Amino acid sequence: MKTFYITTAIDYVNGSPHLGHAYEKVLTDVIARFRRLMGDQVYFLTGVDEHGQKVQQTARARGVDPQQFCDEISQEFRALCAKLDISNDDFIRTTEKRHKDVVAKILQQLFDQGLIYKAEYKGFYSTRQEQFLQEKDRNPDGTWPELFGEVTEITESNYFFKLRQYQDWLVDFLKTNENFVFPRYRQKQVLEFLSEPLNDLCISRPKERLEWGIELPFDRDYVTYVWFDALLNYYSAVAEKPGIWPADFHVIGKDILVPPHAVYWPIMLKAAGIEPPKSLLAHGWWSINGSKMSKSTGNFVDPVSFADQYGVDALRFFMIREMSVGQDSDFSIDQFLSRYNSNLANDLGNLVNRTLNMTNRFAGGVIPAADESTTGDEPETALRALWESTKPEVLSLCEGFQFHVALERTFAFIQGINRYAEQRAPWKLGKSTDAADQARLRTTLAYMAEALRLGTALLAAVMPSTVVKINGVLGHTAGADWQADLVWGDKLTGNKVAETAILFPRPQAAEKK
RNA sequence: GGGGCUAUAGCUCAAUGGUCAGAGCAGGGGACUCAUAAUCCCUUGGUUCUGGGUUCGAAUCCCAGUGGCCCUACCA
Repeated sequence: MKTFYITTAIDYVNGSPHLGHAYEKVLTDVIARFRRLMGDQVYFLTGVDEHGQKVQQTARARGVDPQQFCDEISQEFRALCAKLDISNDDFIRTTEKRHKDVVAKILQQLFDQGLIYKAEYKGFYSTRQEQFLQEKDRNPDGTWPELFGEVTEITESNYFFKLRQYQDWLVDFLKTNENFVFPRYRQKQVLEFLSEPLNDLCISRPKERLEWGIELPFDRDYVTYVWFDALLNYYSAVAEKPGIWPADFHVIGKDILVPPHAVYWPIMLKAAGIEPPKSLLAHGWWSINGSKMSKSTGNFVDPVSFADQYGVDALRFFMIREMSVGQDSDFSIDQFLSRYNSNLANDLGNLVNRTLNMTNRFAGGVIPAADESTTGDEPETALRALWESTKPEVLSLCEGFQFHVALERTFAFIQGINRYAEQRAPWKLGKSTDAADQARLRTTLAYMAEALRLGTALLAAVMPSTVVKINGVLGHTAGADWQADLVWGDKLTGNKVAETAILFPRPQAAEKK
C-alpha cells in the first residue's frame, strides 16, 4: 500500500505563529486523521522555513545569530503543533543537514544537466530594504516611495533556472490533471498565469547581500534563493524513506499557490526527474472581526493562549466548522462563543451529561441492553434511520474536504439524539413500574448511549481528545477499525458509566474561577 | 493595469438549469424537568449585490458594473 503523504507548507520563522498557521496545521491534521481512520497509511509532514533575507534581517535587528534566532522561533512552531494535537509524523527544518544535502544535490544535478546558467540581472535596488524593486513599486509620478530610501540601478550576476523550458510541459500537465489543484477553480488561476511567457527563475543571491542560505554547490559566492530551498523540504524529508514520495497533498495558503507551488515546484521536480505531487490544496485566509489580521494594530489571535483559555478541541472545532475549505472566513469571539455554547456545551456536552445522569439514576450506572420488544417502535427506528443517513453523508463530505458541512450534519444527528430523549422521556419512564415502560426505559438508555458513541465517533478527526473523553465516560475504548465501529450495535451494553462529565464548561463560568 | 475567487435570512452557510430558495445560530411563542438556565416543539425573517441578456424555466449560464480577498516572479 502506498503511503498517503500529506504536508503543510513550512512556516517562515520570521515571526511567531498566528491563527492562520494554526488553521493550516489543524486542517491538514484533520485530513491526515481522517485518512488514517479510513484505513490509509499516512505520513504527515510539517516544519519550518528558516533561510532568507527577512530571517537574517530580523536576527540582526535583535542582535542574535540567525541560527539561534531560528532555533527559538522553530521551537514556538513545534510547541504550536503539540498544543493543537497535531499528529505529524515528522517536523523538518530547512537548516537541517538532511535538507541541505538534498538541496545541494539537486542544484548540482540541474547544473550538470545544463538547466542552470549564469546571467546578469539589471534592476533598481533599494539598499534599505535589501531588495530589487519592481515597476509596480513606483509612485504614480515615477519616484520611489520613501520607505525604500536610496534607490540605485545596479547590475548583478546571478544563476537562473530554466523555468521557461518547461512551460509547455506544465500547461499540458495541468490540462491532463484537472484535479491537481483543490478547489478546482483555482487551477484556472494557474493556467491564466501560464498564458504569459514565464521568465527563468533567479535561484541565487550573492553573499554580499544575503549570507543566510544554502550555498550553491557550484559557486560558493552565492546562496540559494529561499523558495528553491524551501519547496524542496517536501522531498528532502522523505528522500531516504522509500514508498512515501510523491506527496498526495500539499496543503497551502491561497497566497502561495501561484507561482511557487503550482509553477516552480512541479517544474523543479520535472527537471530533476522526480515525480510531481498529486495535488495541492489551497485554503483561504482568516480575517479577524471583519478585518485583516495584523499584529501592529492588535487585530491578532494567539492560537496557543486561545487554546489554553477555551480548549484545544473547541478551537479545532470552530476553525473546521466555520471555514469552507478554500474560502476565506472571519474569526470573532462572538461567533466562537455562539458555536461553543450552542454546539459544544448545549448540544453535545449537555447530552453527554444527561445521558450519564439518567443512566446512573435509572439504571444503577450500567448501560442496559435494548429491549427487543421496543426497538421496532417509531422513535427507535427514526433514530437508527437518522444514523444510517448521516453516516454515509458525513463520510462522503469528508472525502470531499467539506468538513464544515460534515460537522453540521454530525451535529444534526446529535440534536436528533436529544430529540429522541424528549420523545421517550426516560425521566417519566423511570417513575413507572409498568413492565412495558421499564422495557422502554432500558431501550432508551441503551439507544442514547449507543447513538452518542456513534455521533462522537464521527468527530474523531476533528476533536480527538474529546472523543477519547466521551468514550471514557461511557466505559468504552474505540476499536482499531474505525469504520467497523461506525455500525449501530450493542458495544456499550453492561458498561459502567462515569458519574458526571462537564466537557465544555460555559466560558462565562470558567472565567469566574 | 491584467488575472482568479467571492457576494443567498440579522450572523455562518446549503441548494446536478427544474416543486413554494433550505439548515443552524440569533429573535418571538409554547412545552418539559434527566441535564451545563439545558433540551424539545412551533414560529417571524429573502428584491439570492446592482443592471442587462440567454432559456419554456436562472441563486445557478453569459455580459457589464460595485464591494471584499488573493496573485501579478527575486519579501515569503
